[in-house]
Amino acid sequence: MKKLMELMSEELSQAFEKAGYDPALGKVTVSNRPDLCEYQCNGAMAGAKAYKKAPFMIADEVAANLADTKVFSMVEVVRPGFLNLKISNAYLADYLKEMDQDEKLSVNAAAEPKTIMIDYGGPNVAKPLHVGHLRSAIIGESIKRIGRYMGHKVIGDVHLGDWGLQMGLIITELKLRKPELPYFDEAYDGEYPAEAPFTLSELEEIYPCASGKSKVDEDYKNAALDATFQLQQGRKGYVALWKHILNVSIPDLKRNYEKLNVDFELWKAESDAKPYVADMVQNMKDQGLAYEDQGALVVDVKQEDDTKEVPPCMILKSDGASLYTTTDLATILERMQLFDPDEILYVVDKRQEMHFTQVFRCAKKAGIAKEDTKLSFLGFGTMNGKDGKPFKTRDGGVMRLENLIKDINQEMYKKIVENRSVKDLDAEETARIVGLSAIKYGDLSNQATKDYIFDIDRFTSFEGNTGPYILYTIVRIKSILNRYAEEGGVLDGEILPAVNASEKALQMQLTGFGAMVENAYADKAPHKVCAYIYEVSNAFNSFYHETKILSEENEAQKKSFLALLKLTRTVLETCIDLLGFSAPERM
RNA sequence: GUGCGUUUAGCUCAGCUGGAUAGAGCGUUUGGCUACGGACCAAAAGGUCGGGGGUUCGAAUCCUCUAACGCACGCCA
Repeated sequence: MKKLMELMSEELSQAFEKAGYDPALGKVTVSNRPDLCEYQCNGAMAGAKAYKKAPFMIADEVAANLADTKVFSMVEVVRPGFLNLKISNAYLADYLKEMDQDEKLSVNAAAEPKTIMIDYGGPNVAKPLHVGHLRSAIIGESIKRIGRYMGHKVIGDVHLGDWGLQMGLIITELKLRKPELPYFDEAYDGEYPAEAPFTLSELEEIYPCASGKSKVDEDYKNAALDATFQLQQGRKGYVALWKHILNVSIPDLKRNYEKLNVDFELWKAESDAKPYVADMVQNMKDQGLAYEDQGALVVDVKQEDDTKEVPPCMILKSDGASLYTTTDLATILERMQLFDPDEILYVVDKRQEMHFTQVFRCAKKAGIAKEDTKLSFLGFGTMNGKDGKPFKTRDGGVMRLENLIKDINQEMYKKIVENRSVKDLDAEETARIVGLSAIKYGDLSNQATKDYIFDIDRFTSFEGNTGPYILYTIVRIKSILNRYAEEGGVLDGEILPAVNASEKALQMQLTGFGAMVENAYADKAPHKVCAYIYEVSNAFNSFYHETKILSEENEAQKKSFLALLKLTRTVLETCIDLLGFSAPERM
């Protein structure tokens, strides 16, 4: 279905063409002077030079060709050459009726659905999720949903970090603490215990301990590097330990992601790429791409047009162990073989951009990814505290995601109970729903690529541009619609031409949904969805305030208002679903 | 050092890809509750768009120089 803006532009383009000008000049945009008009076209000014004519003369000719238009109720030429437009109320109402019938609310699903893989997890096993994992999960999930709404096949992969040095560190520390365990005895050839030799909380303590030691103790670090290598070589006891680590960690990770309303189709891990590594490396050698440099195996990836030094992509460390780039490359290979995606998108901290530049170039060069497979990188900024520095707990430690969510929910619970006269047994559940909207909206309303300040007080506020405000608006609409239903009303009316300015403003806002979604997808920019629903919410609340809905005496008019409410609710709920949260029934 | 990014109201952020008087929210000030949910609405004040130069009818937006801050630059992930 065509967008309203396209329809208006077509109308203008015809008028331009009829007057002998380039139809491309007929592009219509939302007015930036709402006091003067609703929409505008600046094509007359853009074309003035090419046609060597005063802009207002061109505009006059175009306006004359629009004398009997059904689309606009006003076409006005204003110096120096603006074409100021107002849309016809009847035309607008008709458009909304059509949009209401459209399954995708005017969004054009992709003609050729693409298979897109999104890598947006990346947590390490053995380490609890912390705030650093929040953005990736939230942004990735939203982009996945937007992509699906656009009709694409989108596959999310958590892609666990389970194959690097962190594994070696844990094994080393464990060996130090419990050397008697059979996992460390190379001569042992019996069955290993089914039970892990550690609990989740022990595991969570072991890693930071080991990581700390390795930074000050050279021998310890070397032991960990060796353990990493041996694990990768398939040493039985270590593999058994590694499995224990996964089994203890993964259920906890799943639980935490579930709390965020984030879910992955694939729970793949770095280690899954292992079977592909040897052949891949051999292949790169055979192609003459990989060569030894300072003991390590590298592939040159610099290009002539580089403005900076791009170091070679390291495939194997000098001790022969694989590293981040190795598994990333092998993972691309695995993904190509299993899913043959059109695009692989990484939603990762922007500080890793160089790494992915290298990996992508290497993957293309070595033919791991096809020429037309899009490898893309969406780097997001850091989540900072109110002081502008990376977000920490009060005592300066890393904030666990679990605790952050708990804090938000508590804050939310407090506010809900405060603002409520009647007791509500669902208050805790409601606090969870609203709390999640606070976190996600707070994050997503900022441009992904920028750093942003995480401010609990601001995000949990019901006022201003926040998740709770959006939910409040939705709940308010639901409440009115429910009351109408309780009174025996049936929602079978159709949207009539607007009767007042605030209603028309709301209607115009709603028509922007399709273009917004397509734009948000193209730019991978969930913040555009946020900006949009905030505007819709404002427009609705303003309309609501000025218009008596249920007490409207004209039955057809009342039903029209209710139909508009219903469409508003649908649009808002669709949008928050794209953002990855939902609205409660009451709050 | 090289490269990338950021800089817009007191604070937090938009700015639809070059258009009219640069927009929101918070905070401040003011007005509106016998309303379908006032957790709302309406209004005011608040800006040399980091700075200089350039491109053109027209620049927060494009080019150039410059400053401050952040980040990345081979065996971590």
